[in-house]
Amino acid sequence: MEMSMAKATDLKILDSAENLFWYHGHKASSLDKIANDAGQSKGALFHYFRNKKDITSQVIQKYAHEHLMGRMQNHFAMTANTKEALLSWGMEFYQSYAESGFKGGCLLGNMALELADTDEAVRQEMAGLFLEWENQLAGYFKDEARQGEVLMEPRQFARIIIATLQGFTLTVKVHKDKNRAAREFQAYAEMVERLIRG
Amino acid sequence: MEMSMAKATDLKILDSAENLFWYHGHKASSLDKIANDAGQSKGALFHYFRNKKDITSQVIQKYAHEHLMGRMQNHFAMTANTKEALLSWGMEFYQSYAESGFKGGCLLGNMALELADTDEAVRQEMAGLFLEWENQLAGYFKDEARQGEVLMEPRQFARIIIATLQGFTLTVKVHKDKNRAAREFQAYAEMVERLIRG
DNA sequence: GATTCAATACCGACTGGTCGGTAAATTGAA
DNA sequence: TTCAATTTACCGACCAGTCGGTATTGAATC
Repeated sequence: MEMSMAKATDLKILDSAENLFWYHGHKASSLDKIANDAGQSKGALFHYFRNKKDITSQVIQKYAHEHLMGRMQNHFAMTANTKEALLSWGMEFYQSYAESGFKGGCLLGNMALELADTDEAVRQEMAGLFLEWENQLAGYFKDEARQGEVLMEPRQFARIIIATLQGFTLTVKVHKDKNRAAREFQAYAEMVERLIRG
Repeated sequence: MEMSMAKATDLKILDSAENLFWYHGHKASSLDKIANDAGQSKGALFHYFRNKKDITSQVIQKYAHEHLMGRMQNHFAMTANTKEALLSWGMEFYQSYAESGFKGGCLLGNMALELADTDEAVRQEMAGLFLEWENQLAGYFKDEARQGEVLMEPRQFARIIIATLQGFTLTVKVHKDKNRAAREFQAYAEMVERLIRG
């Protein structure tokens, strides 16, 4: 047995990049700052990564699988009730968002708006991740073992859920008001309520 | 009678800035490029505007009132049927989006994600515009002269409409696929269908 | 002593913004 | 009506600073 091993240099850099991208955007996060915040030098950064795009790609992959699909999976594994899962998932998202003072939001959504029109390679990668997310969510809705019948075609409903989550994340970020955010979460809940039977 | 007067310099600059912000983002649009695309010099730009924030503020005001509230108003003025108005409005949005190759999207949404966390003054201005938009939309839903009963509290439904529009704009921008976009618009339509009676 | 890891110095392109100055339009009084 | 006085409109070189990326060098490990 060892003591918790110090995090490897490349992982420190990825973490630093993830946080900077998340809270300050892609263009606003310079490589100097990424290296600095990780406690590493620029030379170390370019030793482990080819360029900024390389870092960008690894960050969005990690984020999408950990924060988006991973967390979602947790809530759907916790209960067989579809409605319940959607609400507790949304609730967790809302709460951690509130704790950060409604800063950051969804890294993938942020990067999508910032880069989709200017970097075709990143756009395709993000499109793949969004599709993967949608597939996984639609899978839950198709699962007949689950309770709560979705009143729409599963894939269409998955698109609605993802779009409204992204949309509310955006509006909440603009208003940065706790009471208002709670009401917006409630609107999401009411919508889910009306689109699932049982 | 005169021939159409040449557009004033400051308006040319604002138009150029709007297009650049819309399609390439705020940070990516340098003042040099804004002036250049307007066919004006940087000196002229600083003659009419104090700084980049000044331009930014005027652009988002113009965009929000013309493109968001103005267009919406057109569709609600065209028909007394709430459901119909929401669908034709969404349809127009989808079509003009498709014509641009799903680039740009909603300038206000883009700027919101890019700037809300880093520029408090701009954030407040955008929050005001989003609120104005929501108020106007909720006003239609409250109007008992209109046909089609909204199954939720008017303001909550307005929030859902705005959030889903923003959300779909984002996902469509990432996928840039015409067939997919049509299906996403259809999902929006189905949702509206289920949240309005009659 | 070769390879890997990491620190630093540096490069050219670009950023928002300033500044000295010129050209054109507007005013006002003779 | 003219012509000087003043304001407005506009130009483009320039500044200090930042950007992504490279080249060079030093240290650790096998």
